Amino acid sequence: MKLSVRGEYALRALTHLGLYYGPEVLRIQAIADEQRIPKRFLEQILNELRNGRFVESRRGVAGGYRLAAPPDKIFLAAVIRHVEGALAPVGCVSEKFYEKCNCPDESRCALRAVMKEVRDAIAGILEKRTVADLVKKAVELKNQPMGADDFVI
Amino acid sequence: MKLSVRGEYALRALTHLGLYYGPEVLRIQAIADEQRIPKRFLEQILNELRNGRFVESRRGVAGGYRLAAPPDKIFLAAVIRHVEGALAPVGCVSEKFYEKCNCPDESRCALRAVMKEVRDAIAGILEKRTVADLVKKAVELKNQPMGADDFVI
DNA sequence: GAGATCTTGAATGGTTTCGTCGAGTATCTA
DNA sequence: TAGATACTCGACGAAACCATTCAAGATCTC
Repeated sequence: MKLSVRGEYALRALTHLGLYYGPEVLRIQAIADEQRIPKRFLEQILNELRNGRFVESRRGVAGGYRLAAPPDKIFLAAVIRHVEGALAPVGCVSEKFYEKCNCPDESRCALRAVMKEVRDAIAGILEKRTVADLVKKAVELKNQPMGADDFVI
Repeated sequence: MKLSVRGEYALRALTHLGLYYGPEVLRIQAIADEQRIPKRFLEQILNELRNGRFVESRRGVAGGYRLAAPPDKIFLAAVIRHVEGALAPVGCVSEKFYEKCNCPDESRCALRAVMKEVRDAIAGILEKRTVADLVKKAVELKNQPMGADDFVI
C-alpha cells in the first residue's frame, strides 16, 4: 500500500520550500540538488503542485518556486490526493475518488467496512498534518547531533 | 495508496472460505464464480496463500481449498503482508519489509515521522482484524434486506 | 483408467511509473 | 534589446508492474 515516489518527492519538495517560506523563490535546481530528486522530474511535479495551487512560480533569471500558502495551511491529505489520487486503500470506500469495485454486490461487501476503517484512519492523520509539521520536524532533526539512532514518535 | 487487486481478491477468497469453514474443501471454480474473480488468477492467488499457510488444499476429484486455521486466527495484516508486502506507505518506515529510501539523510527525514504514524494506524487496524470479522460482517450484510443504503460503521 | 481438480513454472499484453527530452515562453539583468 | 536563466507544455521511452492466461504434470476419487 505504497505512496508513490512522485507523492514522496512532492512532499519533500514542499517541506524544503516550507523551510524557506517567505517572499523569495527557490530554483528547481537548488531543490533537486538538496533533496536528490531528478531535476526534470521535479519540474513536472512542481508544475502539478502549481496547478493545485500549493506553490507558485516566477519565471526568468530570478525565477523559481515558493509555497503559495503558509505551511500550516497546506494539508498533507490535500497534497497526496492532488498528486496521486485516493487515500483510501480501495476505490469503493474513497470519499473523494470513488470507483466501483468488481465484487458481486458492493452493498454486501464485508471487506469494505474494514477498508473504510483504514481509509478513515489514514485520512484522520493526513488531514491534520500540514507542511508546517514536516518543517518543524525537519528543523528538529537538523539540530540534533549526528549519530542519533532511530528516533521514536 | 492502493491495495492491489490481488490483495483484495485474496481477502475476498479467504472471507468466502471462512463462510464455509469446516472440514470440507471448496473448489476454485466455485469461489471464482461466487466472487467474480478470474479462475486462473485465483488459482495463483490461492497457491500463494497456501504457501503462506493461510489455506490448505486437496488435489483430485474431491479437491479444493479450505482455511488452514480458524477464521479468528487469520489476521488481515498477515495476509496483506504475505500477498503484497509492506503495509507502510513508504519502505523506510516498514517494520517488516524495510527498504532504504533515496532521501539525502534518512535520520533527518521529516516525512518519515508522519508516514510512521500512518503505518502504525494501518497496522493497528489490520493487526486486530481477522477473517472472522469479515465473515461476521458478510453474514450480517447477507441477512439485511435489499435496498439498504450505504451502511455505517 | 477416466475425469476432475490442484500445482508449477512460464508467458503475455496492457498499464503505470519513473524519468527524460525538446522546444517554446516569460522574465530579468546588463 | 540581447542574452541568460528558468518556467511551461506536451510528448516520449524504458522498465517495472499488474492482471491474467497457458500448458503440462500430479494427485485423488469413483
